[in-house]
Amino acid sequence: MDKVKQIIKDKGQRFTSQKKEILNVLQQKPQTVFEIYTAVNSKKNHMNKVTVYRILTSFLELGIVNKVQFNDKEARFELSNSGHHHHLVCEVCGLIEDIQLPENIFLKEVKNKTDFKIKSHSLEFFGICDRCQ
Amino acid sequence: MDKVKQIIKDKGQRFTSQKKEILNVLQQKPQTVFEIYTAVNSKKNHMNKVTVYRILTSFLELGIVNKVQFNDKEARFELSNSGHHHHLVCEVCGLIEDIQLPENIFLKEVKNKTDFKIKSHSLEFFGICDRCQ
DNA sequence: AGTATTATTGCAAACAGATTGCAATAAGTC
DNA sequence: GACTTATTGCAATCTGTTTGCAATAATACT
Ligand SMILES: [Mn+2]
Ligand SMILES: [Mn+2]
Ligand SMILES: [Zn+2]
Ligand SMILES: [Zn+2]
Repeated sequence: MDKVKQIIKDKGQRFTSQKKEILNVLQQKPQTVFEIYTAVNSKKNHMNKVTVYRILTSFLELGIVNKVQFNDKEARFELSNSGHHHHLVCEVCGLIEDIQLPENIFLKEVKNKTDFKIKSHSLEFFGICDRCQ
Repeated sequence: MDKVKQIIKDKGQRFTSQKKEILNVLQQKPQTVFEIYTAVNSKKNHMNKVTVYRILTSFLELGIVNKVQFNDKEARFELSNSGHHHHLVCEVCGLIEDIQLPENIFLKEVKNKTDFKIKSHSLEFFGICDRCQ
């Protein structure tokens, strides 16, 4: 949290109560704009949806959050402090689990097959979680 | 093409000139709704954008096309006759290349690490193509 | 070929998610 | 506490997608 605050202030931007609230909500799990908006407004204080969009866009530019896109569903935002990883998405209950993989197992394979210079990738799994089976 | 025609007629649906045109356009490469709309309208005959949406939705349900989502960009549609595969996307020129990988190299790894029953996955690579380097 | 049936199309309107302009507000500095 | 200016809230706008409905055209049947 203090680290995030520093990133914000280093850019001459302000650490507002709205930004604090959104950061708190994001601690839980990756969430859509709508979910974040709903969560911050469940409390007494009101926050405009436009503000949620603007803060998330700013966080994205500062590298504080990542945007994750699961197939055709709405994009989700998650704190980027946990580093690069992939996801398992339960198609029944919507649970999202992080997973870390030894990536060279397929990156090596890709290098063999193409001349593309790979910069990044996204790998997401869809299925049914333990509890929903 | 005749195979697609059969799929459509088997469902009691009609093989219209609009569907034919969209199928032709999709032969080239995976495209966004806007691109498809533009392509079919570049010729003399007009096709409404709503029609493009409706036909693509229908093709999706019939399994004639697949929807591919690259990060936060618009979804693209590609003919599904080539089977499951992944993509390399050039961040400079937008070129999309298909790539096939031996999937068990990472599916096995995932099974070891989680109780999720995996049904499907998406794996897309982003980088710079041969020509753009 | 002509007629009947009904899926499909085009057009206008509605909808949903995201963005923008601007005046009022409040975070940070002195 | 006063000053500067990034940020917020609100209304309006924009962009992508969906829906209702009457007109059209693909198919099946005489
Ligand atoms: Mn995650
Ligand atoms: Mn492809
Ligand atoms: Zn589940
Ligand atoms: Zn390229």
